[in-house]
Amino acid sequence: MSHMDYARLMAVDRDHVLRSAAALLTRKSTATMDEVAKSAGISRATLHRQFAGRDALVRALEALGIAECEAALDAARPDEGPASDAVRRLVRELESAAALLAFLYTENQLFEGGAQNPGWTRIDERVADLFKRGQAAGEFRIDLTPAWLTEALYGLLGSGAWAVSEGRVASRDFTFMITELLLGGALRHPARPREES
Amino acid sequence: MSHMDYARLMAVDRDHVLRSAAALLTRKSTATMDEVAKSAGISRATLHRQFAGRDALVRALEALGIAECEAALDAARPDEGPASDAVRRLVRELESAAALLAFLYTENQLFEGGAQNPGWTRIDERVADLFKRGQAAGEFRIDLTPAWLTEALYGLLGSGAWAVSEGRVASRDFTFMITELLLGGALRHPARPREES
DNA sequence: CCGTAATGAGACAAAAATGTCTCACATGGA
DNA sequence: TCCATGTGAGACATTTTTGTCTCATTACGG
Repeated sequence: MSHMDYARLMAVDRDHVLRSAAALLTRKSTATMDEVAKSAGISRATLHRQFAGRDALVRALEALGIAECEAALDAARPDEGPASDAVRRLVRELESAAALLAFLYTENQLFEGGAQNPGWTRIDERVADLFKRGQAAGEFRIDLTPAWLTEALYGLLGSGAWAVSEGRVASRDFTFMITELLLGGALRHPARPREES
Repeated sequence: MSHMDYARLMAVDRDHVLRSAAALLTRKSTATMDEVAKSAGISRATLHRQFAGRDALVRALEALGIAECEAALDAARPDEGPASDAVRRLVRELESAAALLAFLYTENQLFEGGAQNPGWTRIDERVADLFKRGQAAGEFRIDLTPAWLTEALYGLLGSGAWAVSEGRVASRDFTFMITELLLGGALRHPARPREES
């Protein structure tokens, strides 16, 4: 096995371990390293070889979450076309990372040591900028701040991921539910064609 | 000190401890009993006298959360007047319990032992019934299920509590932000008087 | 002033989790 | 086949957390 192949395989395993860990820790935040290892189908020794400890594991999860958010933002082209369409694209791109984000969102341990990872700041900015753009274009209402809309998006992503995992809503409705509630709200709006009977 | 007075004072202390614990555990889900005790300003011994262990503490938090939700639902009179007004009342009543709910919402450890507390089922039903009523009255759109609206409400409550605690939004805007986003969404709706310039 | 009762501080052992190590085994390339 | 490398299983000591205990102190009512 060459060095390159070795590095690639390690990366694949590492990603799988991280996703399993995220899925488990989202359900049980106090899970032990042994439980994390078992959930990923590996031994505690191997887990410990890849991540020095629980802290390193959480940091790696954070890095993965940041990377996925950045990738989703890039793929969603937040600066193109109507802001509402960009929001829809963004939610769709974030769907696969929603469970991971739900975990990281509640893992405030992350910036306990002073300041949070600057990656989140940047992501928050990019999302908030999208809402700002929508407000400037007259698409979005201006009495809800971009910061709040950003937080609300995170919260709804978490709720959506949770609702899907609990079987309360169908998986394929994920994007629809979140974007429709975030953009249109629960009220009927007769003036909008979408809600016309 | 009479028995009655004693019982009353214990209840007060107990409530304070529970709220401190909720505030801490929301920020750091892996906090130890010692940290919980310190955050409540009591010794570990006293904490252990009131709650046999970590599990008992979490159960007590759950019971408190259920009681607060039931009380909020009662106070909000979900069956009176327009459903949207009832939602506003409900969010306002739930504000003080939002941090606690945010913790319990992510503490899936609660129904790990088989089934979740029936109290939550009942609360979910009451909230969902409110949204159903709004749909039946033509107030709410019918393409978002009551179950999803209920989950979304929980998620937004959590995001709101978080945003306020982080200073991202003003505390007095809590109810407004949540109800406006939940009911009206981010889009401008020219037909609605509220958004007319 | 005197008891009652709860508390805080701390000692202590038991339990749980962690970090580190060895070793046998399997896998895949040379 | 032989070797290199990663892995799982498990032993082991260390650390952390927990549960239980005692005892001095404080607060409050009689």
